[in-house]
Amino acid sequence: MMDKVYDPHSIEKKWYALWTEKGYFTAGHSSPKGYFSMVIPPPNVTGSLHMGHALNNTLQDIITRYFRMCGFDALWLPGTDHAGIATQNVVERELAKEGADREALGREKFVERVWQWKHQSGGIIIEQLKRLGASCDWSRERFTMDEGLTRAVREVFVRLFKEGLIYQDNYIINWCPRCKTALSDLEAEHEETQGHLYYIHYPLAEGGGHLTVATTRPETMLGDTAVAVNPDDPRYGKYVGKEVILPIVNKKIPVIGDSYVDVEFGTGALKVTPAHDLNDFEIMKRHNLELITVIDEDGNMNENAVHYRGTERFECRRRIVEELDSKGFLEKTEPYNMGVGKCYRCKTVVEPALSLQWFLRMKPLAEPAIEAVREHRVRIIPEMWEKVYFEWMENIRDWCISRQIWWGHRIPVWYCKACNEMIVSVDDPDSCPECGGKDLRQESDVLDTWFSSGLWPFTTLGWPDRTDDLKTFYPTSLLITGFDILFFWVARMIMMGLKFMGDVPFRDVYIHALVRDAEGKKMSKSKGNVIDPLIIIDQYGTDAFRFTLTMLAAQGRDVLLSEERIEGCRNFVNKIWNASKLTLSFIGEEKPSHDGKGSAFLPDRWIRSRAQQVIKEVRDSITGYRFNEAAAALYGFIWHEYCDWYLELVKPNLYGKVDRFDVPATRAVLYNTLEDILKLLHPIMPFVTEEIYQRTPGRGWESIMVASFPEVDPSEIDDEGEKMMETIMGVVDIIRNIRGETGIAPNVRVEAVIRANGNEALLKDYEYYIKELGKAEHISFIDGNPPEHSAVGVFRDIEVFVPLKDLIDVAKELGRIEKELAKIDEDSEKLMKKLGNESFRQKAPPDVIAKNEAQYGELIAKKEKLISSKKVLEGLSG
RNA sequence: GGGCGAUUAGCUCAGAUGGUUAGAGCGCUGGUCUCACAUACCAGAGGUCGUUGGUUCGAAUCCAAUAUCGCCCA
Repeated sequence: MMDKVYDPHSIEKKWYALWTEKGYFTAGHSSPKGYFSMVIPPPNVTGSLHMGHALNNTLQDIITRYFRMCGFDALWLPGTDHAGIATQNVVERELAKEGADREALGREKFVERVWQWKHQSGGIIIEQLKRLGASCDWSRERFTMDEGLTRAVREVFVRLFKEGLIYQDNYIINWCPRCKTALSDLEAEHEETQGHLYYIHYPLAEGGGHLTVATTRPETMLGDTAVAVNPDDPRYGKYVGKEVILPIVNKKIPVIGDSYVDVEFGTGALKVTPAHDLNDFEIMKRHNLELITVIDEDGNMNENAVHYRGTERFECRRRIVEELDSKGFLEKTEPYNMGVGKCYRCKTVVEPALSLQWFLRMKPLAEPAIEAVREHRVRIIPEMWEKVYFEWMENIRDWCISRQIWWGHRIPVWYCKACNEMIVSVDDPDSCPECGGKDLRQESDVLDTWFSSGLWPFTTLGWPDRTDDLKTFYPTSLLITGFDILFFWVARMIMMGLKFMGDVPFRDVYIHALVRDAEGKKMSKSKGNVIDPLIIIDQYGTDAFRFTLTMLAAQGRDVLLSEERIEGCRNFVNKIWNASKLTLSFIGEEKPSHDGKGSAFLPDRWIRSRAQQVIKEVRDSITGYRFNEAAAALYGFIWHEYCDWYLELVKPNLYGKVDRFDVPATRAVLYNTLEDILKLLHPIMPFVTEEIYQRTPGRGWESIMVASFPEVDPSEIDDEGEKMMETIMGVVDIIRNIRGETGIAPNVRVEAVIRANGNEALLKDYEYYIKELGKAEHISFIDGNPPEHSAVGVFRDIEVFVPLKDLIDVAKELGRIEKELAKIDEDSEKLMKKLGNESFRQKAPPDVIAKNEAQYGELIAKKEKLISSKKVLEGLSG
């Protein structure tokens, strides 16, 4: 027997284990329907499941389970990302606790230690994904640093290098002084910060006077090698070619003219620090200026910083401002909001610094990738993100791919110590091809983690080998991810896929929003508003949690999660549980032999017809990535149609109160509808649906996850049946409404008098059910005058009177009618206006006109009926 | 500074290609422990769809301007 309340805990592990054991997650290569494939956005090995993952993977699981049930070879390929900087940081912290550091350990030992960490505690998130119910093909799980992927990364590097797309150069990059590595532009997050704009005097070398420059980073002035003005600036044009004296350093630097300088900004005179600012660096190249580095890789001032040598950069800023002030060089200080770049890993302010790094030339790779999206060979959904993609891709800059850390794909470049030859090779060389020297030193830098992630859709399938998986599953069908990694990852995969596979990596990209808290705030540890998915799963069960996320995952909207919402969905799961319990008890021990078609019982026809509509909606919604619509359609159908109406309507038959109808047919309808409900729901709620499915007699598959997804059966679509059912429901609604509004106690049975205007046969046929649902003692049908002292309601042609004898409050009932009449007047007036409009009649499509006319007619008829009832009541009161 | 998005019931949100009497969940109000479910049932209140113009026979939906909020890039 099924419990009164659904308990998720006892069953989730059991079914997941069964699915794994049976190998249901493993994709084959043989379906005549074709394939559906998708790679997971690989979570960091260091990661643990947060709400973003939960949403992302729930959606992926829904679509995978859907296509699998539809009979496709469905591959959802999982794996994790080595997360260079993040993982290195974790292990370094561990070392620190032991009083050690990586320098002392040495590179080789350190990397070994990271691997050890990875084997022991990495990949917790994989276990957590399993608790979410993710039906990933674990037999194909990959890691960005496993052997195959490492070889692929080297292959890619070598090819790009040989084509001249990878080059090494001295350039201004974002340097994180804490992580002690270069970062790409994307990895420096710009943050608006309250700072100051300092106005500093640079005295003219000759003739007295000074130029005033404005800067937000005065400490960099120690590395200034020029002052630039706009040559067209009437204020300063005359100074071009002159010299100024750099305060503190006390040396002459030139004043140069460069049209880059914005006349409007600050004073219109720009201090030029080529070693610590990208734009200044460009100016330097144009004017052949000197280049002086003043900040070292730890973020301290270096030997060029005169008496500030060794001072931390921000401390130096404070002190230099004091010194300038005391010596009269500081004109003024203004508060200023400036964009400051911060390391996306550790939030340290990054320093623009000149450095020798490896770069990937992006323009040639970006062009075909832009085309692919423009021609919709890759569809980005919602479409709005296309614009964002184009915006970035069209202004793309070369990608700094080298990192000065130890954990990652070491750049496959070697240098011969004897002849300085650079060797770029997939396999480790053992001698120099130039001089035969054996003493080779490998490049110490590793690649940006995103470099290997960018190859994920094909390297995970076995590239560079031409594997069966690659042949079957590439291009993948879909990628589901958050917008935060559109540039980091999605764009780069498109570029790399086109470059190395000659085809797009995926046909569709579905971009979902961020999960936020109930107030719309981003969840973060520091705000303390984080909801831990695993705690939610423990509390409410995986299915309720997944359903909540699905229901809230509207395209282009953030997901605002609150426990209240989850509770509501938990109740829905419980509703399904109980409805199934009742349904199964009605069905009995055997699978019905009847097919359920052609039942004479109207609710049977109705629920089957409604089910077809829902099947269509769910299929369309899922394939259109409108997951919330699928969830809403199921919620409404199951709760408000199947439970509230259908189950109530079949009770009299199944409990033997009515024996006019063919019970085996109804049992079959119950069976078929429950099965449809479970299957339709399964992609969203895998566990509870399996648990119930396993309790259904004579089920066709050993697990619901390999059962076939419901298809619309046109023979069960029954518009007439639906219309008739609506009539019955309409009459019941009127009786219930009158009861509710007039405050009749639930246990009091009422009388109902119906003037059916041609619907007698139908209503008489279902009189018993109307009485049951409307709590009516007796129903009579009349043609003539309605009974006195009655409340009235109208549905289409049908008038329903509920005589209330002395209980009726005439004034109250009149008020009720007035209210309804007012509404009718308002609506009918609008319609009349519309229908009276000549242009409407000429230009609107005929079906719209007909529909409006019918509506109008209906309203007028209803109005007349209500007015006549009103008169009767008025006579009574008067 | 450039770009993108949002604004619909008390709250959180649905409303694909313009034609609904504008929906849901939660909350609220009133009534029920009715033999699947009180994690439930029945009934109800609540919105001139941010503002102003425009296109159209017809606009929550399309266009423009404006206000407020949010995000991305510099």
